[in-house]
Amino acid sequence: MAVSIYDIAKIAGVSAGTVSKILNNKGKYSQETIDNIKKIAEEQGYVVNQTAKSLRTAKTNTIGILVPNVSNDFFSTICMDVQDFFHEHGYTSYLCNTHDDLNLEKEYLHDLVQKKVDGVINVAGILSQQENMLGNIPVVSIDREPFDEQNPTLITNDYYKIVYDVSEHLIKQGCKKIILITLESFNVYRTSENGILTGFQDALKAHDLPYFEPTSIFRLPGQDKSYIESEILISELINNKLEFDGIVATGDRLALGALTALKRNNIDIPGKVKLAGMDNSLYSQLPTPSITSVARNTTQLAKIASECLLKLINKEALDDTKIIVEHNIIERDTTRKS
Amino acid sequence: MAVSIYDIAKIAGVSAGTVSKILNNKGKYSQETIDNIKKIAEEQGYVVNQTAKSLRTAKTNTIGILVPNVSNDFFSTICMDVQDFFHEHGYTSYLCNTHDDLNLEKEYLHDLVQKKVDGVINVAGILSQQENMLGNIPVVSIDREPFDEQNPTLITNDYYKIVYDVSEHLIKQGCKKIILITLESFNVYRTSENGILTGFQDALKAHDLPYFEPTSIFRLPGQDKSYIESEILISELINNKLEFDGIVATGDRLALGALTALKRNNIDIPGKVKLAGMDNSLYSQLPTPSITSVARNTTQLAKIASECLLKLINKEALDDTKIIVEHNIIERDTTRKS
DNA sequence: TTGAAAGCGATACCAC
DNA sequence: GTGGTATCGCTTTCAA
Repeated sequence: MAVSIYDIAKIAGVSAGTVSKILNNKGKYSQETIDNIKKIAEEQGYVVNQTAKSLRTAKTNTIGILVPNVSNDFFSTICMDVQDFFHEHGYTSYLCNTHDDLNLEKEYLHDLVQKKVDGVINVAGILSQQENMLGNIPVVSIDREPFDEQNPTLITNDYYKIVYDVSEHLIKQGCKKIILITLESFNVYRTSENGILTGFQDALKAHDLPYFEPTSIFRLPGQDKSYIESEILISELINNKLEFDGIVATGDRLALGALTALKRNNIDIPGKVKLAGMDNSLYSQLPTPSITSVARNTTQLAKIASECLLKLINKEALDDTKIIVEHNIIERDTTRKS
Repeated sequence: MAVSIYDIAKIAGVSAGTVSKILNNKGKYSQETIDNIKKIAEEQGYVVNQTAKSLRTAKTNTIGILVPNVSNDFFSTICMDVQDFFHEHGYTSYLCNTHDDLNLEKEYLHDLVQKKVDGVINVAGILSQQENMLGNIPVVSIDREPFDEQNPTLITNDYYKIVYDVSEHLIKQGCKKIILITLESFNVYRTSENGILTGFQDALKAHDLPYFEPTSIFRLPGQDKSYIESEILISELINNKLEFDGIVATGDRLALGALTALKRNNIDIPGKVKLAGMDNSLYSQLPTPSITSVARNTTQLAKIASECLLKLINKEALDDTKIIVEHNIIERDTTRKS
């Protein structure tokens, strides 16, 4: 058995309460006893038992992080940053991979409630309003629908503006017939489809370019690997002789699939067709030609979300319930002016 | 305040002990009371308080996962798999990013001890034998030096064989003068440098190829981004007219840097120089030409390590203290026969 | 089949 | 400055 404050108290000939307060730097004690207690604690290799402390104080100094899966670049960076932030503030972080599965998500939430986490960072929620499983545990969402009315805090990017900006970028590089590729699931998880579509349309409109419903926008099911679906789509478009000179993809994998199809058909990039993705991941950085993409500033997303959650944990009020993080277009080979 | 077993007991007119045992499916009770208790618990939205339970039972149902940083592909997949495995067995996982920093690592270990985790998966340890901070908490290491004598369990790949196999692969594809690029840190964290060097040398020897000390092996400091160091190195070798027709890199990033240098110097790949990396990450999959690499089977590493740790937690004995997971060479463009 | 009570390790209030 | 004691929510032994 590990040594407890009682053991220390016994050795020092004082009470447990004294030990507790001294080790927590509370109360007024003679320097002598303070030194003595600390020395004994050190010698005995004492470490607090957090389960006991938490039971008593109703504070665990833990948070939960919900992501679909950490193996994905975007989520893993956020996990790391959030975890780093909270470690600096004395918290340990539980990692939960929900795999976009509602049942799993519920199990994890249940776990976290049992474990009495002080707060939750949600980068995965599909549960949303259905049930309030978390009681009054504060939640901050990143890039996803907020959980419920009690926890509306959301840190995200402006999808409307991202798509608008990317589309406009292509237009400025000379594109006249642009198509948009996106995922159906985008809608489910982020309720941002609306912004995406209007962002695209508005950009075309602003530059007097035609928009053909339905042949300008393609929603992929996203059931298989998205880049494969995308590659197939673009291949078919080419076979069907659909004319286009620009592709906006709402994800780097989608963009990569498109790139593969274009290359396979020996279509000159960026000469004949220009292409842009989103997320600024390795999928856009590594291919040849490299793919223009949008950096969503995950560091900021994670930092701001963490700060917000910490405030909520400390019962501080937040100024805003929704915070938008800026994005940057990272220009690469696929949209160089031709 | 959340509802406790006492609240339920009061409502049902029974004792707390009864409620406890029924909710844990222990003891013998009349079906009537069982149903009643469960119904009330359900109605009241009861959830166990794990801090209390853990305090009493000295079991937290949590584990800690130590990695240098989850934002790295290799580690994030392992994290996910380990976490998934333990979730299925009723455990929640703490994520700790040590950033290869000894002090951070100590802080995390200290945290985990305080939080009374039942076990630890170590994919990060540089602490090794120095101090036994974890007491008798079981540890299983993946691809890293085991923590200490008490916890020797290690799941890893056979680096000697990996390098031997890759080198031999290049030889079979026609290479006659092969160089090896590796990182100095490889040695520190994995104590496998020896295996790497002899694997390389033995492969050359087995095929009667010359080995030139020191011009066949290059150790990079790995202080900057490793692919940049590697790119610089290869560029210099080319400038210095060092002749070679094959490169074995002990990491995909190193290989990518080499690839970049070769391409920049318009050297035909795989015609004039062949190249292979390690880890089978996006860094080898996405570039053009794609880079031959070695899949280290992270799924197996994670699975076996998790199973071992679970056994140790349950006080079961392990058959082996060191388990080697098979690797596979993934042949890609950079080593096609020319 | 059920209840009473002790105890896990810490905190905190109140008394001296 | 320091000690005594109740308490956090749960499990577990023993008795009834």
